[in-house]
Amino acid sequence: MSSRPTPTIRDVAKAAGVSIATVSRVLNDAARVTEDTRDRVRSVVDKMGYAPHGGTRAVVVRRTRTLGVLLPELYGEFFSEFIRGIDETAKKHGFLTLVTSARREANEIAAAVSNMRGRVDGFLAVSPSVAARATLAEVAERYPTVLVGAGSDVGAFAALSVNNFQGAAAMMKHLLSLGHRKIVFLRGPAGQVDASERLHAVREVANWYDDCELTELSGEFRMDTAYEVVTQLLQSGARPDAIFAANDTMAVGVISAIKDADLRVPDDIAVTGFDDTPMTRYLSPPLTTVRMPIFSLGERAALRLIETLRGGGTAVPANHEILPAQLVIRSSCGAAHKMMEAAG
Amino acid sequence: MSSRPTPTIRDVAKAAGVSIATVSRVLNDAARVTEDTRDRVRSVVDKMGYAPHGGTRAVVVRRTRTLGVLLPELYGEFFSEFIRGIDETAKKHGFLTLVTSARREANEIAAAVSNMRGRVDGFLAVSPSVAARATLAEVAERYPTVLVGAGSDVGAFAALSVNNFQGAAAMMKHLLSLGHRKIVFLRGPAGQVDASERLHAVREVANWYDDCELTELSGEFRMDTAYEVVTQLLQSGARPDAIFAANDTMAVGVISAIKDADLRVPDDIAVTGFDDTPMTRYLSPPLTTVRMPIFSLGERAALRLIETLRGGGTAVPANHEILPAQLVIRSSCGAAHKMMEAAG
DNA sequence: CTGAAAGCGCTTACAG
DNA sequence: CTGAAAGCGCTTACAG
Repeated sequence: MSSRPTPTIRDVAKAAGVSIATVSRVLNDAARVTEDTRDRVRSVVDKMGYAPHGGTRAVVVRRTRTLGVLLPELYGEFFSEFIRGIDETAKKHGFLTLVTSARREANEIAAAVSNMRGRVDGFLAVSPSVAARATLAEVAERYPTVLVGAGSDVGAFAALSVNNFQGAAAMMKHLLSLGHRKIVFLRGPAGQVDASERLHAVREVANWYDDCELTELSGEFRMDTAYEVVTQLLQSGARPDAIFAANDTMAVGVISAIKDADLRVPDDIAVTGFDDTPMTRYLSPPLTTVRMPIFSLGERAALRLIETLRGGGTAVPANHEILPAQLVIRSSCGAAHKMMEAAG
Repeated sequence: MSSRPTPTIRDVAKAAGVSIATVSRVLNDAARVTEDTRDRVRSVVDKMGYAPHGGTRAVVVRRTRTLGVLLPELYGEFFSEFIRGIDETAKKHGFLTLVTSARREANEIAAAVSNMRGRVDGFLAVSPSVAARATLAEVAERYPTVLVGAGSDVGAFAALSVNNFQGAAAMMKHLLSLGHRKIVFLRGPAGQVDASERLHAVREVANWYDDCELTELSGEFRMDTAYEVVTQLLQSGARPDAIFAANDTMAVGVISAIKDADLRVPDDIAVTGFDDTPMTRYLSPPLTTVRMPIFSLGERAALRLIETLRGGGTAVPANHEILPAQLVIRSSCGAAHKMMEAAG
């Protein structure tokens, strides 16, 4: 369709009868320009639908005004919420967002980063696993970077994460305060940062109680795996007081498995999750879970990066910011039945 | 941190004792280079961690090898699935993905597009509303673009969408074949393309049956709105045979509302949804719905754009590709009870 | 096979 | 206030 090529700054200058320097100036509000010439240039720009070439601009001014986002995977509501937080913040400050989902392997992350060089001013890097941390640390050494969800021992880097430990601990305390003692913890994938932090918290709290009987099962953060694992557990005759799923997705599978075994939630077995995805309050029964401030996570990460970029900084100040997770008590834990108060 | 600035092609050339032209050649496999010099250059590149500046490259070769994605909003699993389809395809072909969520307004879309000029080779534009169609059409006139979900009458543009009409019609026929006659259709937002196509299909099929009693209610595609609307409906004493929610999110709210009114699904009221989001099969009862091939939507859109880009084309061949939606029968519609066969 | 040079589309001192 | 010119970091004919 587009027969005529996109106009360049030279075309605009010619049509407006000025130099390209002047065009550049009115476009960037760079220096004093007569109202007269400015108007003339502006009208030509509008007429031709001229927009400066982003690539060129980046070469000259050495800034791209775009944020590179390195993602491990793109599944579920978690990531769309996270990207939304980033993108809305970026847009507000005149930045664009360049997203790429690198896989877990170090070389793929490196490839993505090198691909993005000259196209982004800095990175928002979500850690897919403890294993990838070293690669991400290298990125952070070379470019302004905020490490997201990289775990507790990120060293001297700018980092941001949600307090998985505190959230999972609060949930365990809550279950114990309700009188549950035989607790099954359905954990996430080994090596995954969030999953392992939640696991550690659960173990620690369980240890405080002599009579707490903790069983750990792996559900891989997947609905179907969770369903199968719990179905098997129940078929084996086990009857725990409560099943704490390390994420909401698994909790859905758990509830389904319990019902299919003709048992009731929470009367026979209490169930809780983690994440507070939008659907959880509409499950039956509504799910007791831990709220992850995912939008804020994206928002804060973007904001910190943008602030150091604005200041011309070469690295984001090393500081590990930890956003609090919040216990959300609904009825799947049995709290409504036993009428206990929330143990934050 | 990064005290020394990122190396440029000049640094590499100097260190390897060759000209920058040669460095460029080995990096791009552009022309015959002695194995000897190639090796020397390669090792310097590795040592310095050199990566060519993407912006500059784009200026010279007039290609960026990146796809621009224009999104209306970023909510829920729908978009992460869609972006995943795009990004995996893009990566496979050596492209990057530049994502931006423009709002609904025409000027915001225009701003995003002009921002992306020189940074992307073409666009994947998701239509947020019938209103935005004109703006998107302008984009498609100037740049290689695939319009996604833009409705049926997109004119002479490259377009891709899911067959909402056929999907919604199949669901209506299915409900009617099960003997349901008093049907409530909980529709989506006015002006939203998917929503209006589903609505039209429902109306048309309902018209074919003299005894079909169709009631339309608006649920705005939201869980909470759906819950409220249905709660009010039931409180008013209405007892429809079935409630067809125009998306799964609303179906969750509907089921919740019915249960809270002490009624059973599907025994008292059948419920169906649309989209087949991952959680639907784990609802109780498992949801009968229509499967949207979202990942494929992203994949196909990316592929078509990449193909024309590869060929050096200036516009994606005008062709409206429509992916089929598929009826997924589970038990929330009452099919399991009445033992009827699926009406595709 | 390899280098010197022109040029991509911009911005920004430097003059005037 | 405005223009001519240098330069950003690369690629690609053009010679040799």
